[in-house]
Amino acid sequence: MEMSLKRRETMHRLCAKGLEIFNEKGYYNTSLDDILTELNLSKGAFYHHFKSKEDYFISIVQNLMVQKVYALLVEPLDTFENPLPIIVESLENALEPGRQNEMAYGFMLNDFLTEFHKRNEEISRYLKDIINVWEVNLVSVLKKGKVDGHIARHVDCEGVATYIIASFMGMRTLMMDSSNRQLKYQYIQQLKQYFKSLETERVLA
Amino acid sequence: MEMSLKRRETMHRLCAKGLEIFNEKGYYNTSLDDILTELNLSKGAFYHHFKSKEDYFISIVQNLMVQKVYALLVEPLDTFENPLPIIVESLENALEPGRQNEMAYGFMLNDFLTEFHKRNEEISRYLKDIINVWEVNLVSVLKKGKVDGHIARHVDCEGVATYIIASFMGMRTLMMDSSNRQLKYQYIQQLKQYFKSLETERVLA
DNA sequence: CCTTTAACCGACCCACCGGTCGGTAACAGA
DNA sequence: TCTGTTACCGACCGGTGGGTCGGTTAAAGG
Repeated sequence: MEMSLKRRETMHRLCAKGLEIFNEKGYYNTSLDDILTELNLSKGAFYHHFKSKEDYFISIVQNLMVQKVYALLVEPLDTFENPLPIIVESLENALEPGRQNEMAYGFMLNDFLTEFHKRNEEISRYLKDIINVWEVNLVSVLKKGKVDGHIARHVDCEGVATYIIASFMGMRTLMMDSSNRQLKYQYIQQLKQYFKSLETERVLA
Repeated sequence: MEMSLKRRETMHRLCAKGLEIFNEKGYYNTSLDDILTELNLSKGAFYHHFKSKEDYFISIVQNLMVQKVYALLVEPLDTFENPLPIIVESLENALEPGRQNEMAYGFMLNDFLTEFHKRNEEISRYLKDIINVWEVNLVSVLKKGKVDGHIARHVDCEGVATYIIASFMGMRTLMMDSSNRQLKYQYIQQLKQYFKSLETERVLA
């Protein structure tokens, strides 16, 4: 039962454009026709491929968002160096607009999580799963950093991961409008400041 | 042109219940009838007091949200002590559920800001104003702390304020469901850790 | 070719919701 | 007691948007 090429292509076009517009205007504020018009497709075409708007969005989450978050925030962590600068770099990079896509994939998570919170339990779960994957990987790389002597022994890795994620998510709310250059700089600076307090103390000569 | 007592009372009942339900289910996901049914009021009554749903929400923001945020996050800062523990305490307190009201007023801001972002410019502005007041007060108390010798001279107060607000906001996204006890604890611990790195270095004996 | 099935079209349905409007009840002041 | 005003009622309107369905086109397979 191979999916035909045509089918795959149309579904992918729908998902890609859907992510773009949902990200711009929000899920509930975007009608299917908003998306279909831009693709010159009809309601009929849509419901031939997806069984509902919800099903459609879940496809987007699983096919596009997961990969993007993974590529931007999880894979960069896979290194043997000191994890703290690596984490800073990955966050800095994730905040950079228009890198190859012009969407801030880390931010979307915050927006969508808030939007679906208490409105759609199922979609919320899928989104939370993504955060969980990120968190687990952060914790693991932090623990490795502890073993390798980059991070002080007293540090609570789970707590640090939570704090990193929270501050990153929260930046979205603040960066919503304009002047994001300054905000991003402030954020990265303070993050580094915070990370300094997690480092193993320099041994006195 | 005094507003009659009856009028004030009904308007206040509407605002209070509105805040409660909007906070629970979101603005766009709550119909006026959802609120009116609970108060045994009619559409007619509503439009006798407010000119639109938007106008109504703005009333809620200005009459209720502003005060609450002020009381929870701004007023506690007004002290002559070391500001850092004061800030921690205010955030800890703001995260405490069911203190006298069972709504986390700090959190609402994050939710509503996200919800109105790109959907209603005017309401977004009112909400951002609240954040701004908070930020300005944070910066001011941090600067005072610097003068008083509690905070190291190299610290960028604006950056710190941004970082505090971001992490606080972001906690909402993570605390959405269950297990908030643990998360709150982790957050406060890491915040303290971060603050330690802002303190004036202990003078060597 | 002819048949079958996948891809797609778009008119239509209906529930929901913000907002309107012509009323009624109650109360205050004269 | 009469009158005007304030508070409130609830049927109704109209736009919106998810989802349906009876089609048509086009490609694939025999």
